[in-house]
Amino acid sequence: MGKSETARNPRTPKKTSSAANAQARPARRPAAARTETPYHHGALREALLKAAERVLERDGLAGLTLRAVAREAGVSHAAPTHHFGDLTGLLSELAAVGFRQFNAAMASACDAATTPLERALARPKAYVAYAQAHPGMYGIMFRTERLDYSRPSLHEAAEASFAGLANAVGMMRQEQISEDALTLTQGAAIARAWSMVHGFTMLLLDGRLEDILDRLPEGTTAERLLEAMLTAPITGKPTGP
Amino acid sequence: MGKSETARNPRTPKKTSSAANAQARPARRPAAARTETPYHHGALREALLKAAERVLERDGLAGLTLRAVAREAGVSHAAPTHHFGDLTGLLSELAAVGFRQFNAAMASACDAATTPLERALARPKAYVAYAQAHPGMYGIMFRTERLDYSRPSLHEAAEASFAGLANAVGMMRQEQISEDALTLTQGAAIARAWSMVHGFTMLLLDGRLEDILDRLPEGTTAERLLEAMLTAPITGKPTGP
DNA sequence: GCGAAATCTTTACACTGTCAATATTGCGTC
DNA sequence: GACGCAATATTGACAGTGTAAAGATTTCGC
Repeated sequence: MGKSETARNPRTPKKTSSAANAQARPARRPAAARTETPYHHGALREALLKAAERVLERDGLAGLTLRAVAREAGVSHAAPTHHFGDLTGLLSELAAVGFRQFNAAMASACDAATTPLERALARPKAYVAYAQAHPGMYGIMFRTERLDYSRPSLHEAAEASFAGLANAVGMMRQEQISEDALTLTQGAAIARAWSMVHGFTMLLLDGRLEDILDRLPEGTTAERLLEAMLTAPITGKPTGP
Repeated sequence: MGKSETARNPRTPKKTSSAANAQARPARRPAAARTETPYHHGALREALLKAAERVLERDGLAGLTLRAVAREAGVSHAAPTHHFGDLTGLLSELAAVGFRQFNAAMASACDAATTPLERALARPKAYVAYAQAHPGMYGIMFRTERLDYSRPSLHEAAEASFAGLANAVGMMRQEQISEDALTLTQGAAIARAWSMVHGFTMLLLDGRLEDILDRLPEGTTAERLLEAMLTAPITGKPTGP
């Protein structure tokens, strides 16, 4: 292993709008067919990531294979390997895309909030909403074991996600969260916020909250349950199960 | 990798003491030849589940394949299919075993608790402890998508797990939790407890709490963080990220 | 005892990831 | 301009997987 990922630079000829994924590559026709489907794709890496996203949404996590992505992008089955090294590489880069989408969604939700209550609930709601809108992507990000966090793009995107969370908790507690040291109380607050929302999301996606939702008053949505979970008065006793 | 698949010679083998890895060959059927490895295993289903558990602990979730389990049990590669239908079937039955182990661990932890504080923290701690002691099994139960909850054994075991949780939350709140109806507050309490511990466990197993733990005072363990997370004073504001 | 059903093996096939060996092209350097 | 090399993409191969079908062997109901 250790095939250092080639830093592929965008020399992209003209890219045009044929980036709309030219399917139906009619096999090799080298000299003549230069107008379409050149031997060198030009922006295959990005095309593969987009193809992977489509496959993921269409066929789920189980259908997301290197060869399926290659088929979707209309290239040979071994083409992805050259750009991502192996399946872990592809999944990791795709997870990085997901984290960036996720971070953008969180930021935009925060900006839209006005009242204090809204501001407090905006991020959790956006968190769950993203996962529900992109369950496959969320699965790549948080369910898969095959992620390589030593890849810079993934490490960065995930780190940014964590930083946003820690920062939001700090805001909530109206105190500065240091970069390199935390009190136990601060760490507990961050862990609680993250665990709660992440756990809720996973249980929800796995259908394990159906038992609860079905027993709740008619028409109670998952979002309403989330709200209640985050805002309900605390008994003063430990809240463990 | 060089393992030639047909290592198992045709029947009537003289090697009676193949007890190397197949010591659990009871040959409970009082047939004539009990010393030889009989064509019919006799208790292959249970043997396969135990083999699966060994494979899972040894090679992780990625190594848990139908054929690997068959090899571990010393039978042909298609034998598991007959007992479990397909891979989903095997994983589901194994998850059921896990849920039963899990329920037993939780119950025993509850019994051992004496003081109110201990009683409040016993279940969460046992929850995390089980996951740390059996990460593979926990992954089967909560990470895999391929589970068939229509299988009675799995449905029952998982249901018992949920009932135990709901019951514990009811105890904590000193109120009766009805079987078929919940108030929003009750549902929120259950969802909060479960989400928090489940989310914490997944983040911990995935190494995503390392960032927090590293920034905490020297020598703070995950268990200590869990305690703090569950018992820390509430600010009165919503606790979302 | 005997046929039927259950159990296990063998065989086969379509997939998969990954490697090695090509073919094709782009680009820097004469 | 042409040449050479590296990047890019294809082809082919191989071991491993799940799963289905057909055959072999044993147990069970009658």
